[in-house]
Amino acid sequence: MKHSGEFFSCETCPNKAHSPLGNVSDASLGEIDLGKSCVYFKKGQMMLHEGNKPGGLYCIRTGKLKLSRMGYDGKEQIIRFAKDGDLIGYRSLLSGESISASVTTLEDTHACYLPKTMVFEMIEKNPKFSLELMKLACHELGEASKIITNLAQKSVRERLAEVLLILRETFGENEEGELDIALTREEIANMVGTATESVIRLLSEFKEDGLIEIHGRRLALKNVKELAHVGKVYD
Amino acid sequence: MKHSGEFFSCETCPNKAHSPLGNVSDASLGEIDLGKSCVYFKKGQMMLHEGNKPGGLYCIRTGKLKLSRMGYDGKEQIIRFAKDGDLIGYRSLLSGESISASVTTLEDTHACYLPKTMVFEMIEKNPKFSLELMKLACHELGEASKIITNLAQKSVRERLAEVLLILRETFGENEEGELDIALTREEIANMVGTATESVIRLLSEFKEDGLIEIHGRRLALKNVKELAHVGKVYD
DNA sequence: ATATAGGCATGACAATAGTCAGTTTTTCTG
DNA sequence: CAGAAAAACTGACTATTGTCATGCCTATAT
Repeated sequence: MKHSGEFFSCETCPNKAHSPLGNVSDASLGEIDLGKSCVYFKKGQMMLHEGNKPGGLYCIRTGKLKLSRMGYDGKEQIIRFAKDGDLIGYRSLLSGESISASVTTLEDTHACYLPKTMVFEMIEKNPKFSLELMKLACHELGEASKIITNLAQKSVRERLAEVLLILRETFGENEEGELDIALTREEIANMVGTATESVIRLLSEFKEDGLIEIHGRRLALKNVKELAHVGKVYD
Repeated sequence: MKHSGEFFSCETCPNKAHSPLGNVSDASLGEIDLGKSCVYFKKGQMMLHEGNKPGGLYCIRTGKLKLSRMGYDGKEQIIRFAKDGDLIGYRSLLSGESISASVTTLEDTHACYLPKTMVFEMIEKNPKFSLELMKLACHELGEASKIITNLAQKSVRERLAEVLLILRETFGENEEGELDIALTREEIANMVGTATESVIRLLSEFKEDGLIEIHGRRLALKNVKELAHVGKVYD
């Protein structure tokens, strides 16, 4: 459930250095504190619904999230993930369109909510913030074009290998060397753009080949270099 | 070849109303005229090269272009098209990254080139222009997420039908009811994300079914409604 | 601890899409 | 306009991926 949570100040936010919001002046950070509200979502909750009009944007303090769209036949397509320090909902807010991808928490999440009026005031008054937002949007546009190329040209096997590496990049590994995110096989399939059964079969093959270990829903990448080779990832 | 072309003033640009650049004050338009240069590219020329660093952005006065990336094995993936009034190269300029997609003219093209320093000055001084750029980037990000979902979930047949409709939407039809853009079968395949032979076979099927007519490289859509049905396009 | 629903796994089969080789047609260039 | 080059087309074959059916397993809540 969404809760109006404990108040966290931007000044003391651990993500201050990495987040686009952290890159405004300290005075502005104080202003954000005055206008924002802090919220809490449990795992599995939907923070934003595809098709709705946004009333503001979220800055994630702690948590892991997926952004996904519904395909024409109701099948979920995961577009990307978000984590600590990321901004969520800025796309639709700035373009004035409906929300294009639902946002669902994969783990309990603390976030700060900045209402629309405040965001646009900040854009007016703070060119540095504008530029940060632009940079963010433009960077993600570049990432999207990579994803498009991969989906169009790589095989399912290649895309799966790449997705495993992306998960590692995004969420890192825990002490046991497992990916620090637990997704269902179906969710992995909804990233790769394939059937759940195909993911299951290919993960088994990767295990046979010594590329990964499977501990239930926890996956450990044992040979990153070879996975990159399988996934034809050269960057 | 790229030529330093005849000078065209922004004031009299037929795209003034639709372009993000047209949405700045008239005074600013005069300033753009002072700093920009007008260039001309013949059909088939590459305006921007993937991997390079951009030195500015182009505003298309007249012309038709494709934006494409090279896949890992050298196969081209067409990301999107551009035409009169569109901005080209703003993504890499604003994100500070390398150019992510090459831009090639599909027809002779007149464009205006705005150097980087000028663009950033305009962003500083003109919040309205900033907002327009943000809107543009954010809109395209939404479009990209649609494309991702389609590539991941639709069949080649469905995607081809959709691509034909997108071409109609983007470039319109000539007097004979043909799409006002001549692409090779290979280029169509590089949009759809499939093999050239598959495009050829499916276009023949569409012709058999009375959905299209094929006049060499010129395609005429005869049953848009049914094409939308085949392509599962519901928006 | 145990029930149970959802997730995982596997096999058999079908459908889709890609590859390769060879021919014909169209388009481009001088 | 002719010749060359590129593109379009066709057929046969193969590989990949999806679908459906079925049984087992394991997270999660009571």
